[in-house]
Order: sequence, then structure tokens, then C-alpha cells
Amino acid sequence: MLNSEMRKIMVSESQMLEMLRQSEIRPSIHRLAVLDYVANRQTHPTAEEVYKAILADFPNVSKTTVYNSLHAMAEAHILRELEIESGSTRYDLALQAPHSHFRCTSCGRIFDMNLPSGLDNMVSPGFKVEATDLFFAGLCPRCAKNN
Amino acid sequence: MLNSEMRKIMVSESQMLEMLRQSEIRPSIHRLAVLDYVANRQTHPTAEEVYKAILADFPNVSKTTVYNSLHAMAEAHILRELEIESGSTRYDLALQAPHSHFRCTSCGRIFDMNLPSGLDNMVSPGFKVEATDLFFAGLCPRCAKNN
DNA sequence: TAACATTCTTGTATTTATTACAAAGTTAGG
DNA sequence: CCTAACTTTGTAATAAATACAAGAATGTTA
Repeated sequence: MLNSEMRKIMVSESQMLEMLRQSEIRPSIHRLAVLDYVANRQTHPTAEEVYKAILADFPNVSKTTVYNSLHAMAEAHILRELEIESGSTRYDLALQAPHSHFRCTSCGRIFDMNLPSGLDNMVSPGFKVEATDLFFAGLCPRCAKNN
Repeated sequence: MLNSEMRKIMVSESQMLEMLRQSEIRPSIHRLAVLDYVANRQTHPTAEEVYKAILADFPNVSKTTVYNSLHAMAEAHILRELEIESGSTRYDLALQAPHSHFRCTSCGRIFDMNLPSGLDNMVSPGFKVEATDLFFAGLCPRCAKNN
């Protein structure tokens, strides 16, 4: 099981079930574990991180299943894919207030930031915006001190 | 040679030489070719695209040289690395007015767009912004019609 | 409940982007 | 023209992501 009661939860199991049901994604135990890991975490994990974390609870889950699950949920707009750094895709829960992301170039952590409204007005007429990403890179307060 | 006179040029060879000299990057023929390709082009090519294009003029250039050149120029802030899509890094000339990018999810092309000022105010106090990227994804006018 | 069709998961094998590194080639300055 | 520093090459290695076929699980229908 997901041991929901053992840590601070932002999205409950019933909420996750509802999300998956609405998107007609069968709530298999692995998918729930993937969603739980991405949703109830401050970080924005990579597929690899999700895989390693889930492996602790489900020793025989395959990497392909993790990729499949992440893709399915991204397509269903339950998750958002963040191409915020070279080499790997990070995942973020989509169902929360729109926000931008700050990546610390020193420690690698990613922080949620505000997002101004009206950004879509920046695109030229005729273009249809489906997604907007605002990324910052720099030093987080902790790393800014230690250098 | 670079055949500068054969196509519309936005950055001249002497300008490129000056950029490299200022950054203390030796202007080898390959590096000039890399910079020329990225600078004088509407697209925002990947390392692979740069390599293939240059191969036509320099049949024995190696892929590693292209990567080395791109990295050196990115580090010198002559080029900017765009992590706008999964799987590969795209390159953009840094020395022009700040702008955002729009990626067409249908044809894959990337377009320059406006960038509002003051975005850095979105980050929380204590964070030091070194780079800002605003990405849009959606349909370009041509692809919006044909669907 | 039994049988079937669909969906999920696995595991392996590939592909693709990128990096590492040592050897060979090139360039600039004395 | 010699030497030191820099550049390029080519090959090999990593790492992220994908393809695919076989097996397992699930839901549905009779």
C-alpha cells in the first residue's frame, strides 16, 4: 500500500483515484505509486528518480512501466513534463495553481515560483498557445550564501 | 570559406571573429563554421543539425568538435542553450534582444517571440536569477490551419 | 463462474544524445 | 624552426528514452 498516513500528504489516494478515473487511466498499483510519488513531494523528480523510489516498495516494477505511467498521465494533463535541464525530463503535478520554476545551478534543486498572468499575449497573432513554461536558473538562497 | 556573400547574413564574419576573440576562443575554421551556422539561421538548431550541415563543407569534422565548440561558445555567452524539448539541446545566438520561444508541437519549428520585462520579480527574495527562459508550445499559424 | 478480450507490465534490445579520453594534428610566439 | 599550448579526431562509454513481443492481470459477457 501507499502508506499515505505516514507522511505529509498533499493529494490523497482518493483524489488520485479520481484523477485517473476521469482520464480513463486504469488505477493500477504501479500507476498509483508513480502518481503518489510525483504528487506528494516538493521536488520535481525525473523518471529515474521515480523508478528508484518506487523500487523500494515494488521490487519488481520495471522502468518501462514508470515511463509508460508518466507518459500516460502527462498526456492526460495530470502531470506536466518539465524540460528544465539538459538530459532528463522532470515531472510536476499539473493540477495546482500555475507557477514557474527556478532551478538552482549549484544544488540542482527546483523551486516553485510565481507566474505572471498575460504571458500568452507575448506570442504573435495566429499562434495558438497550448502550454507556457517560465524557467529561471540561478542560485537558491542557501547556495548563494555558500559561495 | 564561409561563402558569406551567398546568403542573407545577420552576423558577419568579422563580427564573429570579434565575438570569439573577446572570449579568448581561438577562431578555428570549424568554430567559425559552427557559429556561422547557428547565428545566420532562423531556426535554433540542435548539435546534430549543426554537425550535419557543417559536414557538407568540412567532410571530416567530428561530432565531438561540434559539441566542444557549442559548449565553449555557450559558456562564453555567445550562444544560449535552449532546453525547449525533450531529448536534445538547441542553440540560439545570445547576442540579440532578449526574446522568448514558441515551439510548434506539430511541425517542430521554433519561433522567436517577445519577452516581457520584469519577469525576474516573480522569484522569491533571496534567489539570484542568472537566466530566464520563457517557452511556449502550441500550433504555429500554418499548422493551426491544416488540422 | 468460465472464457475471452483488453489492458498492463515486464524484460530485453535499440536508439539517440552526450560525454570521456587519448592520440594526432595545428597554431602562435620566442 | 621549436616548443608549448591548444584543437581536433575517432573511438568507446554513459545515460535517457523507446520499441516490442511475451506474459500477467483485469474486466466483461455469457
